[in-house]
Amino acid sequence: MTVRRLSVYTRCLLQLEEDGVKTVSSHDLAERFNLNSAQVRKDLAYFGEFGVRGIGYYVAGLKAELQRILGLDREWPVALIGFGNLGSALFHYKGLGRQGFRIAVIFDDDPAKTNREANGVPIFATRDLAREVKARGVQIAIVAVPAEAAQSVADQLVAAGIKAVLNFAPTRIRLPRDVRLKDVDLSIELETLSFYLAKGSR
Amino acid sequence: MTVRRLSVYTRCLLQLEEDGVKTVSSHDLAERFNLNSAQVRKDLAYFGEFGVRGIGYYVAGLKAELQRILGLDREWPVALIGFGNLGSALFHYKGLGRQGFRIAVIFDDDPAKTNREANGVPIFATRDLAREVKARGVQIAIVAVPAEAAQSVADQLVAAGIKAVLNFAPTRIRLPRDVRLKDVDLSIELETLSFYLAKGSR
DNA sequence: TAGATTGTTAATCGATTAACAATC
DNA sequence: TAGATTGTTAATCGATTAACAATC
Repeated sequence: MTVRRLSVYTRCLLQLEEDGVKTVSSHDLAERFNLNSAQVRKDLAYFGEFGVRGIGYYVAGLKAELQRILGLDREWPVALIGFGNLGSALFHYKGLGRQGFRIAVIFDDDPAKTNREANGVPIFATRDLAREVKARGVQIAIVAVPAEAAQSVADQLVAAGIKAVLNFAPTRIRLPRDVRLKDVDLSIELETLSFYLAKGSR
Repeated sequence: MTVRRLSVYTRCLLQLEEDGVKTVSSHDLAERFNLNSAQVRKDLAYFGEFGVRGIGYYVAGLKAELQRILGLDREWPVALIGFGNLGSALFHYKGLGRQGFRIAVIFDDDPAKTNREANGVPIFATRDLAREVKARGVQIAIVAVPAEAAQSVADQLVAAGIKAVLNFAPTRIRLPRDVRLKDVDLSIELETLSFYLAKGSR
């Protein structure tokens, strides 16, 4: 929960830095996101004393601290599994690269797509997954395969030593407890919206 | 928060019904999702008395109730704005249709894509947005345009009477308070993952 | 010094869980 | 009736907010 907020703060600090703002108070930050200033201070203080009493937080310094905490002070090679519609969309999506996530290798089972490159990124058959993931020291994988294939892909990822999975397949996948899993489920997002619309007309 | 859980329960009930299970207890449901059975009962009781003491919940009946509460007892026409990589991926995504969401109209500004149909769904130029959205009584929109175009699209959607927006553009958009907004931000999802990986090695 | 703002403690609030009478 | 399970109240827990001494 706090981690999500750290991400949001970081993005805001990037913007402030661009705008040439040197310092920012917890009140300023809180206002931007409808949060309480005590909440902001507590979030930040949890990781260390980053502020200066009477002044606030130095934008550049705080940004660097938060990026370090979020692991954004380095580049993360990412494996993309599934290069269909969704996979290509994610691959071309600009948002990812900005914070240091770099798709380093792609896997797909369609022979027409494999053994070539997309913008310099090699595309392999899924059978090569373990070899290529290990060779590149990839720890994060994005799963964008059909639901039927998701669990099998997940098992192979675990066997290859992957430590975190962002899952777009519309199905539950089971992973060992020490592998982080994040599901992106479009239906759930839409259902929260339709709930409120339906409620309005009840 | 509860709404998300209702979605999850509903999906589980669909599965149970397929499997021929007639009744389910709060304990059964709780176990499946690492929740507390009191939590499940409270979530459900909030909307009415759906259970039977000594028995549990009738799967078919509870499913129908939850679908009604979530607004899934009807079809929702959805407008998709942006038919690039991401837009096409979403369009072909099987998950959406299953719960009654149907992409009824697509908008894009590339003349090569407009004034034709994709699987029977018409594609219009964005300038026709208000007209076509109103004609179809569409209340939900999925925004899959580049960040630069997102706010302008959002404004047009509001003007056309849209009541809920699922935003994939990697930027904040501002909407009137009575329009529901849900952001799907890939970077934030990845950052929560890299946070835990970085923490592990700290 | 006076004003501003932090970090942190104590108070509040809301959400989760335990417990149990009601009842199928 | 005995066993099971609900709906709900009371207890617990955790997260948010208010307040303020510390201090720039």
